Amino acid sequence: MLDIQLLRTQPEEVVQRLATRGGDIDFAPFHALEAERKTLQQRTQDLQAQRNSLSKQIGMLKGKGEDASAVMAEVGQLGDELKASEARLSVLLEDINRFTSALPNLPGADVPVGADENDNVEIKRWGTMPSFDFEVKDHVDIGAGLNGMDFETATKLTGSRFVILQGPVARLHRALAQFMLDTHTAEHGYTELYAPYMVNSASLYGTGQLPKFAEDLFQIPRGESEPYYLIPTAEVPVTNFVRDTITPAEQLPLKWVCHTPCFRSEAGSGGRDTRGMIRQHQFDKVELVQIVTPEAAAEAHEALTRHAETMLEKLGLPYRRIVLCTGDMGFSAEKTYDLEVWLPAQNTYREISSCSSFGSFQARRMQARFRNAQGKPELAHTLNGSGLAVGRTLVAILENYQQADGSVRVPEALQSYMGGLKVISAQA
RNA sequence: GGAGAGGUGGCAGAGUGGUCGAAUGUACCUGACUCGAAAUCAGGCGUACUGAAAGGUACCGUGGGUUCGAAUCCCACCCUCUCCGCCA
Repeated sequence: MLDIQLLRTQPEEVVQRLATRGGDIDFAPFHALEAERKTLQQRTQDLQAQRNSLSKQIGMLKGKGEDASAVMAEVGQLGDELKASEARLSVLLEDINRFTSALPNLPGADVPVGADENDNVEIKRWGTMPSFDFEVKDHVDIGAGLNGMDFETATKLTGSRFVILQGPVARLHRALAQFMLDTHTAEHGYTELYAPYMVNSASLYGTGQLPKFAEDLFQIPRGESEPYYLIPTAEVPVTNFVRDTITPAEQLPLKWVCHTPCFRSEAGSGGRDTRGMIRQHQFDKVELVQIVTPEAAAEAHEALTRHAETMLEKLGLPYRRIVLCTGDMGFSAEKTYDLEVWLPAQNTYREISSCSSFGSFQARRMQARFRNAQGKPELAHTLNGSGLAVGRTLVAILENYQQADGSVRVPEALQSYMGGLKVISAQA
């Protein structure tokens, strides 16, 4: 959520900066609501003040055993107008809140302006693309050849966009998550977290998935009670750790790493990436989250992105880093780096990590604060990034480390997690 | 799932219709005392909105209701704790 003060005092600037994200936002209704709110709020509070002071008088008179009927008659006359003002005001405030909570974050000043992914800017490339003297297979064929990847059975069990991994391939998947968790805790200073895979709507509101993106979520009905939702990313439970809390400044930065499955309905992506593990309803991800002071946020974003990149480097997977342009960024983000891993079978780079800084956008929704040097509560800044998406990393390893006979070499960093196994072959 | 108790300021804990945004204790901050500290004493010490300021308004789990007036009464919901049952 944007600072409503900013909307009131510098509406033109807000409109201009939001326009760079594409899609016009009509601010006329907001200004109309605000104008009415201002006078009505004043009037309402004025009436409330009158009522309070007259009621106090009644209390004093009655306390002394005197007759209060004259004052009671007077306060009774306020009743109707007060009730009407209060009711109208609460409708107004709700409308204003609905409007503001649907506004995306302001893009950072250093974010390239652009319309869509074609305007994203490549920042760096790392690694050497593997060259093959045989026909390159994609991860679906490699996985099938290894008897390690089965989409048909998963579809029978549940439906499309699910997978079963088996044998050494399943183990490789597990090894990746372990390796990532170990590296981030031991070398990058993160604290490991185990967190709920279902959350309530308040948590989803806090990180910005609700109210706008409900159709991307799987919902768990609970009869009369509010539904729960399967998490679309560990960002939700982990960031909401600090919802409605004031963290002592000396405890910042908070750095958490959390491995969870993620569940996305992929509504609206019908027909895209239907083959293979690239786009599933369920996938594992190791997520990095930081809660920091505003001064530390920019540097933390660079560091967090490096933490994610380090995983790709340790695994020997070629990648590039791009900065998303204003039109391609997510709703809550102020600035986003995507890491894209090289996939030989597709002859292209594919997103494997997204590292974003959110400014105070999420913190304002969550009321996540810290006590600043003046001892006053101040909104924290939040950041997160994948470090990495486990399923896609598995895909990248299968494709980049494939050999002519259909076997796949195990990257050195993972061998100790695989019981010393150096090559996954069909017979294994 | 059954029965009971309870949700108040950083923490503890009073407050069952009226000068209550809220006693008291504790923690914290400032000052005095001290060479310094402890102890003691005095003062301060929630959040948000609004206002130049004085001040005003809202907030006692959440949402409704009753009333001139609600932390206090009524209804619904959420959560916590205790006991019983069940269970990985």
